[in-house]
Amino acid sequence: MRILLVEDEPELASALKTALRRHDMVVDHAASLLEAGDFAASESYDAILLDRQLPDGDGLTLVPKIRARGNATPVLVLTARSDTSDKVDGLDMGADDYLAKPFAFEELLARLRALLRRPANVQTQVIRAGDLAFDLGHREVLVRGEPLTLPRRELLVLEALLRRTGRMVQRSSLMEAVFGLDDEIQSNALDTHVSRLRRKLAEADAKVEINGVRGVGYLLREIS
Amino acid sequence: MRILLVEDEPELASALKTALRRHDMVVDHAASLLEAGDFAASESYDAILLDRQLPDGDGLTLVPKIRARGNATPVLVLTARSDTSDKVDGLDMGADDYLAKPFAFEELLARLRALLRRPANVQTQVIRAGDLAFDLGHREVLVRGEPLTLPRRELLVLEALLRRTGRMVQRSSLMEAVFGLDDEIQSNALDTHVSRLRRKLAEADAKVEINGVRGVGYLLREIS
DNA sequence: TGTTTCGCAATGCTTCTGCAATGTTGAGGG
DNA sequence: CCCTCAACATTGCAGAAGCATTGCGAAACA
Repeated sequence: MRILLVEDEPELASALKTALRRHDMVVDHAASLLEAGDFAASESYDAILLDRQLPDGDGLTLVPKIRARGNATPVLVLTARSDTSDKVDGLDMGADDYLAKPFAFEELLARLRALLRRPANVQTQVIRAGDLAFDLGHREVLVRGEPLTLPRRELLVLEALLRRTGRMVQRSSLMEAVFGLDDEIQSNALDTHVSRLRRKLAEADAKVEINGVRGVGYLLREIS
Repeated sequence: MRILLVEDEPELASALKTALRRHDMVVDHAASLLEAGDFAASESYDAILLDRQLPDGDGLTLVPKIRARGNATPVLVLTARSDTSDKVDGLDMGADDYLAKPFAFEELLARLRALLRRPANVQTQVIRAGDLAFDLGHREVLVRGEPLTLPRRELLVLEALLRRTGRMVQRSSLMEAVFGLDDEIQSNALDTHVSRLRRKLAEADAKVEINGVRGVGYLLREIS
């Protein structure tokens, strides 16, 4: 397991490095944002341990940078600040976990193990098709940059279809995505939502089309 | 996004459910370990929110159970206990994240989003022959990657033949695959479907051919 | 409490599908 | 070698099944 440790405080860095090594991890150490960027770009790590307070800026800014390069390495952020809004920001910027200082080393280790066990996160935050972009994080649909507001159910239909653009989505699987279990829907409610969604997509000229396939389900296609 | 919420305290459960729904998630609720096990087994979720203190035991024991069934759904554990050793146990039993009560709902959401940031594409079995690929799970036929939409009966014929590519399929066995038991078909309906299917496969240049064998049945062959 | 959204049912439309009529093929017998 | 007949192939058609669309009342939402 190769870990990139980004931490400017020499004492803590050294202690962590030693402790991680003791658990059979190979640790590279970066003391600044700049250095960390270089390391992350040139080497491939199984996880990145990232301090926020670095001499040349907020460590968190590193995350979108490496994500933009298509790098999905799990990032665990270490920080002195521990209020909720900070955590939320961190996670939403693409970090995978967040640990407030001071922390128990055992917990760091356990969280690290949980991250390493997770399958590689290659999923992009935004799904695109035709002229539309679906921002999964902010649950927002944009058509050529203009927001398109959709009701909840239609949004769910669209999301399920977009996750398999150009491929079949079974009716049953759509039903499951849109209505849970407890809803006992026995009408053509799904068809209704598809229909309304179709109209809105056409009106917004989103350059996508929803095709129904009899007896099977639906699929969303890009159109020229 | 489908979430399984396992929480016995009705008030919190209801509040969470509402809040999650407001963020476009489809939530199923289980109030006990037993119920949760059933839900997790029969349905597929994108994430599980799991309380530890349940009337019939420690929620955490659910995690190894579902993992043993090959289910890799991300699990976020909620708990009142917040000491390090508990967290370590939780994460090491296969949970993906751990959040101590009381928590800010925003943090829960952010952590959930981090967990969900992964591909939802379930792999299903695909049979190939010639230039065709039949995705059994999604009931979809692709010819060189392009979807070929077929009516239900023709799809059934194709599936039955593909399952025995290059080998004879008895007429009677095809009848059963296509019409099942209940239908009382006494015409040449099967021949009709085979014929129509042949035409479509030829039009799509699928590099497969259906040969009829007098008195026996049909077989599907790859052609150069 | 006004507004949006949702599920439902009624309606019209498209596609499917079993059937039958007609054409074609091939094996066996004369 | 050709004839015969049954089995298979193909195609048009009408009934049926499935889907699309819309308006409406009720529920959820802000």
